[in-house]
Amino acid sequence: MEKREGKSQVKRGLWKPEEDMILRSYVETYGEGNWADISQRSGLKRGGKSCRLRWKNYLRPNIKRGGMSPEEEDLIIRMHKLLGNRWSLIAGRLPGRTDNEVKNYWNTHLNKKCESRKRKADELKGKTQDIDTSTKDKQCVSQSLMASTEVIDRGVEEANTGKREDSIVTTSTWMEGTNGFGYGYGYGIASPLAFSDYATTVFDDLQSSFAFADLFPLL
DNA sequence: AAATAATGCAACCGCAGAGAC
DNA sequence: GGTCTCTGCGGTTGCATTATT
Repeated sequence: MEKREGKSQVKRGLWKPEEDMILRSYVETYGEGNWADISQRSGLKRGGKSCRLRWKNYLRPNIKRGGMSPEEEDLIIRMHKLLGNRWSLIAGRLPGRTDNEVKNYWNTHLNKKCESRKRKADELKGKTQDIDTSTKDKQCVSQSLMASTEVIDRGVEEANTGKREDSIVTTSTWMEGTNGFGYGYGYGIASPLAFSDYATTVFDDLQSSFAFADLFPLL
């Protein structure tokens, strides 16, 4: 199989425009698939895998190039929280984006961003651990907690009443999932964190809590 | 202007799952 | 049930470009 693609004969490295043209016309003639036969049929000196990747990531119609919009960025962050490194699943929710692109974008931009956010949150947590939380914070957290409860309750109700027929998630697994992902509000509902712990995470994640509920049918 | 370091992204690699035989 | 082949996925590498010294 792959091993058949002898390293000596197979061309590697960046694709040239003329190679793209050949690949494009091959797919137009024979359709997607049968990548293993491509070097015989098209004359391209590329391996099947390489052709498949080139087509999928760059030549396929409706590929969106250029920077990510803030909406896309936000969705990637939220989906990554939810799914982890399941790049193809995440990319599936971003029309025109490929798993490779999403993965690269995460590794080069968002990973750093999220790490620095987490660092800030940890610093804040250190500061708030031993001091009494201000009245204002208490109010904010209280509001956030209520909002989160509402979101969860709504999701649970919709699942139970069959309003979300496409969801395969039950009340209990959803709660379990919430805990599993370690969301502040998830813990807040199921087994409340210490007040200061909750306060450090709730604002970053509150926005996501609504999105999480929106993503409910995907699970 | 040249050298070096950092960054971003295209492409490759190894592995696993699915289907055909 | 075992083997072979194809396909897709996630992790990693290599290189071109850009920034910094």
